[in-house]
Amino acid sequence: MKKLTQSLEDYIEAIYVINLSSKVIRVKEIAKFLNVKTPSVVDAVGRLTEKGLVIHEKYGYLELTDKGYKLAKEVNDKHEKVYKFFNKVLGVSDNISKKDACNIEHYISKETMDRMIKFIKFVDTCPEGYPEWLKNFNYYAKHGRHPSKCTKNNVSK
Amino acid sequence: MKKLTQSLEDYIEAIYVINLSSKVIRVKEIAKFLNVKTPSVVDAVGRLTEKGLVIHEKYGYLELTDKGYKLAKEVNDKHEKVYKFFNKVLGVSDNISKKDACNIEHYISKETMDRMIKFIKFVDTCPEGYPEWLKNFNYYAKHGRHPSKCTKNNVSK
DNA sequence: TAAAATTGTTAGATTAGTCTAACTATAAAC
DNA sequence: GTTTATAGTTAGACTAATCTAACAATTTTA
Repeated sequence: MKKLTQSLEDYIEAIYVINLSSKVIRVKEIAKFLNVKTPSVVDAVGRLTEKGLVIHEKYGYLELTDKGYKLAKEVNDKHEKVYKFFNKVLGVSDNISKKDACNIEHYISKETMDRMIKFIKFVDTCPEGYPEWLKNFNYYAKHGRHPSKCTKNNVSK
Repeated sequence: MKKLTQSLEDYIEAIYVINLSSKVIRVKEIAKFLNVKTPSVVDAVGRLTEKGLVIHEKYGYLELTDKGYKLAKEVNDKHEKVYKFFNKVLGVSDNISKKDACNIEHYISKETMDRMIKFIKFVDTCPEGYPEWLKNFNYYAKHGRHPSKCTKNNVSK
């Protein structure tokens, strides 16, 4: 199966996300979610239907096929991981992390994704808790210089 | 001035990069660089010319205007930083770092870019040299677990 | 249950980006 | 200095993604 375009990935992810909080999916909700007009949604849904990713009863509800669900989940997982990496590791603000994750999720290769995920896990499972070096990075980002001593494991409190 | 599209950013960056190693820029070289056909280049160059970013003598050479040069350099700098972050910090392979940087450079916001740059600098200027924690991350990425002791600053050799 | 409101669809236009094929200008080689 | 090769351009087609405006189906409500 050919890769989806960025746009179609956005649509299928939107359907997935909407479906998390409501059992019923409508053209209008997708339009609202993605800030587009309904004809654009109808168009996109048509293309997703052709690919066997979505079932759409005319004038009725939409649902993801199994294949569509799987794909949508993959896209959304990527999104979540990139968001988390930007926000929790790099310390980017919530809004911008979301926005950037949303944009770049379509373009990150498996290998890079894999390293990001490992990085997040590396931080989350650090034996010393929130890692000293990450505290140091936040200090560095704020003050433009390393904290006075960082050759020893100096916990400040 | 309106932001360039991804595609136009690629074209203007290509011109900039080609220009680094050769004084003369031709339609054909751009086409080769970006893996597109010459009519696509002509088309794109036309749009860049309209925006006052490029000067193109018909059937002749191309050059960047001052404005074009400035913009192209910004795009390329972003590219370089993202590449370096993926490659040097995350440890992504050379090829994939390049490919991913090339794709996502168009979508990263200033804030995220800023944090990435700071992260690279944080690593590069670490008082202990190549940071212990980054060694630990590489170990973690390879073996799936943290090295046996990392609560002390244990230099292994 | 008929009118009104909401939601969904279709048709047609527009922009961007790409291509192939045909053509034209310039440069190189003889 | 013609011919030939190379490089650049134009025309026309195609795909994807969006929109507005007009229309159709469904649902709500009075």
